[in-house]
This record gives sequence, C-alpha cells and structure tokens, in this order.
Amino acid sequence: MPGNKVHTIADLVRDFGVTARTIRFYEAEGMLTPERQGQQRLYHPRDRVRLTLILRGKRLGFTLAEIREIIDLYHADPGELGQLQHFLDKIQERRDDLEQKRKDIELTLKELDEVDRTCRQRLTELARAGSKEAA
Amino acid sequence: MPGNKVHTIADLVRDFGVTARTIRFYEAEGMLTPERQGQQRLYHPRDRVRLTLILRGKRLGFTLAEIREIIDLYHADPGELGQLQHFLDKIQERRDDLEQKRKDIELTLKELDEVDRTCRQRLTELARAGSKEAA
DNA sequence: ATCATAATTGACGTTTACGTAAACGTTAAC
DNA sequence: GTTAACGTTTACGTAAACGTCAATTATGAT
Repeated sequence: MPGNKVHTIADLVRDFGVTARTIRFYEAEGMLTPERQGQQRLYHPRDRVRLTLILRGKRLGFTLAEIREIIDLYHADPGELGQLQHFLDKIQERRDDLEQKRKDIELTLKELDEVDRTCRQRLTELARAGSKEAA
Repeated sequence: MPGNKVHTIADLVRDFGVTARTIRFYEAEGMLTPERQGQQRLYHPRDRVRLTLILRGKRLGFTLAEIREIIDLYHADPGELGQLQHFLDKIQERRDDLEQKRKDIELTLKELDEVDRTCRQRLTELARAGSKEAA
C-alpha cells in the first residue's frame, strides 16, 4: 500500500514496472530526490508522484528534459511578475503541444477504425465463402 | 502545390520541416520508396502520405519500428483468416495504446489548467497590490 | 567552358535513455 | 560466521534517430 509510507527501490520497481537503474538514473538527472538512510534510498510519496508524472510524460513521447520542464511548472515558485508571464507562456506551449497530440490521436484512431472495419468485413466474407464451400 | 506532382527532396524539406538526411534515413529504413531518375530521387504523393504518417507517429512518441507496424497495418494484404485475426489483434493493441495516451493527455491538461489558474490568480493579486502601492 | 546550385554517398559523430557487468557494503537467516 | 538477498557505485556499452562532414555527380545559368 503506497499510502503514506516510505518505500524501497524494489517497491518502486514492482509498483511502476521500471528497473532500479532507471530510477537511479532519474535521480541522477535531478528528477527524484529520495531520502538517505545510510547508504540506502528511501522514497517518499512525493517521489512516487514524480515518478508517475515522469512515466506519463514518457508515454506521451516527451523527452526527460521536457518532462522536467513540465514538472517544474507544477512546483514553480510564483515569483515576480515577469516570471509569471513567462510561466503562462510555457504553460500555453505545453497545452498547444498536447492539443496537437490529441488531434494526432483522433486521426490515427479514425484510420485504425477504418482498417478494422474492412478487416472484419473481409473476415465475414471469408466465413461465408467457407460455409458455401462446405455445403 | 502538392497536388498530384512529383517532388524533389528539397520540396519535402520545405513542406515538412525535416532535413534531407532524415528523409533519406527513412528511405534507408524502408519507410519511403521514392522513384529514381538517374541519381535523383523523385517523391510521389504516396511518399508524402507516408511521411505525414511518420511525423504524426513521431509526435505521439512512437518509435520508427512502431510507426512502421502501424503503416503496415494500413497497407496490409487481407491475406488468409489466421492473418486477419492477427491483424485485428494488432489493431486493438494500437488502439489501447492510443487510448492510454489520450487519458494521459487529459490528465496533463487538467493539471496544467490548474497551474494556469493559480498563476493567473497570483497575477491579479500582484496587480491589485501594485495599484494599492501606487495609491 | 565554367561556375553556382542541388543532390548523393559514405562514414564517422552525437544525444538520449537507459542496459549490463563488476566490485563492494548491509542486514537477516541459518 | 558464512551465505543469500538486497542495495550501491563506477564505468563502460548500446540502440535509436538522426547530425555533420567530405568527397563526388549532375544540372542549369552565364
């Protein structure tokens, strides 16, 4: 149960389906910051959240650098006014990017539906031909 | 005008925003099959379609190998019954994949919206504070 | 004929995102 | 007290997807 506990690296490996190497790599990249108990790493809920975000980003084809930027947006200090406008711009960039991906998905799904239909049609044709042959 | 004409590699570079190296690379990978006129390559509408599909796939984070599979689905010979079922399975895999991406996009967009809202809120706060200060 | 422009080929280089292996340090179990 | 299980560090390796030359070749303009 990933409720409120801390976790070992093996837990994350099990829960997220990635290798320990990968998890340490993300830490080396500054994207995870586990506590240390002597030599061992202890992962807090915060790290699990981040890992979730990282993997989600990966599924969408973002590079780690882009994912880092996105995560930074989430945790960004409000800061001063100029920074804020910059943030808003960054957010809009990401949104445009995601909207593009969404369109790409719709198109691809439509085309796959089309292929699927003709495929099933051909299937029933073959079935009919088969039953005739048998008769 | 990419109507029905054939195109040089420079045309594709211009129209698709990729380098000639990339285009030749895709050909070496068997994903484009331009006609040859002596030494030069001539790209037909078919190649433009494929390039479109390739770039769309890339935006969605698919590897070239995956993109190749998807394109193959589009042009797959109906073949025999066993093949057909296999195709249908492949199609379903891709669909599931795309649905997952869609969910990921929705989540990310929601979170970005959230960040955007708090960002704008902070912005108006700063604006009010600024106007008070001026008074 | 020559010069510029566009295209090709071949080869090596680069970045990203990890994989893999070796050697070492804990802790728990037997 | 040693062996097994788990974790760490260091370092080199690798696959994918091109980038970046450098050396040709063809073509059109002057």
